[in-house]
Amino acid sequence: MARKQGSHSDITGPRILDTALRLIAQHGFSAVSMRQIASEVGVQAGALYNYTPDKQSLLFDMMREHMADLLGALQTVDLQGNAVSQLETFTRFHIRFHLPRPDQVFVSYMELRNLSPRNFSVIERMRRDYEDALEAILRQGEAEGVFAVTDTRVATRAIIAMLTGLSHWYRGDGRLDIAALETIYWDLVRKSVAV
Amino acid sequence: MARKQGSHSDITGPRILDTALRLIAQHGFSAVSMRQIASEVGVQAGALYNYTPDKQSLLFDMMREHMADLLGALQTVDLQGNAVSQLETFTRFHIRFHLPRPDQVFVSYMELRNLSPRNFSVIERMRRDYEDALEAILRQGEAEGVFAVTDTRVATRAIIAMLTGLSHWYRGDGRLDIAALETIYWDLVRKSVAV
DNA sequence: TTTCCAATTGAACAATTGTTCAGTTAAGTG
DNA sequence: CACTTAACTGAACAATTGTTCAATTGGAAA
Repeated sequence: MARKQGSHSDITGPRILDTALRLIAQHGFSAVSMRQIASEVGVQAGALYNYTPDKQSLLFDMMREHMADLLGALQTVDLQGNAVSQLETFTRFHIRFHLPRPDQVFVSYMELRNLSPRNFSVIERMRRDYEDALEAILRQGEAEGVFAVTDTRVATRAIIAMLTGLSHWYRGDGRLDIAALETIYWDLVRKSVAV
Repeated sequence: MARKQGSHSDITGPRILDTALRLIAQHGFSAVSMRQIASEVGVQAGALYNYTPDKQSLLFDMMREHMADLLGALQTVDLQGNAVSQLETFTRFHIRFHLPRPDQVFVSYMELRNLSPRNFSVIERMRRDYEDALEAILRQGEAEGVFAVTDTRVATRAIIAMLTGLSHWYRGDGRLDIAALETIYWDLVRKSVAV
């Protein structure tokens, strides 16, 4: 047997990335084998290499895609107006973007050390770009006199850590829905940097 | 060759745990082999099994030890007085305890999914105990009327995520020392839950 | 229907994995 | 000193790892 009925790269390609993402989020990059991924996709391990040059690229591709999606989505939100409303927009955007993507968030956080140095620096740069967007808001708020933080860079990371932490324990069937969580976190963020 | 000069379980035992901790923090549990650990300790792989029944126990032991240290240290701090000063004590304690232990923090966060279900529930319970200590402070502050949080449980996790996030990027040679960071974070935490 | 290429198999590769254990040597005890 | 036990070696085990590739088959275009 060789080519299977109904097989098509437009189907198999995305399925490989999806399956790899789910398995790596669940067990970790090194704990997941190419054969395990192939098995869940329904092909032999060798078939994966029509879609990725190696396992490392598989990890890198999903992390880069996630970060590109994040930065792209951030571009589309309207960050106008005063610093307070910008910070609210950013906070709600972060939660709304991350909560439906628990696996991507998990992998992008936990598997950084499994990236090759070259790939790591690419992802790190994208993360840095995202942080800079928030930092710009905080700086503007300080200029406006509506925010008071001792150290803008530290506050930036603190807020992002707080917001991303939500993704690590949120489950869709919990007692609080996304809208409620947005409000709770916005309340915490808003006050944390207030004058 | 068999037993080596100067060999002693009081030395080799801790060295195995230390080495395993460092390597696992660096590369991840599944990416580190027993032979790699043994090699850095300076023994053969078989010798590790005089100190641990298997690789899983190695991971579990270091995580349990870390959490036990954390809960033990928390017991020793004086959490008296009003809620605000208790929260400050907790915040500074958390930073002061975690910053000098980056590897333990990293492993205890990243490797939860590599614990067996039985071991996971043990660690999870200890984490829960730690969270409960902070939650109690927040509840007391609400009773005193000095804190205002929409949801105490969520605020607890948000604060811990924010504080632990610091451990993920802090490097001893940075521009800010521990005392400065304590102050910055205490400022953020204090305001985030303020009325 | 014939032709061509895209998609996949299945076997093979050398290297590495966690773990066990009989054998060997050093440390400690009397 | 003799003796016991603690500590470790080194080889072995079967299983699994990422990756390659000639062979094979289905889908699509002519």
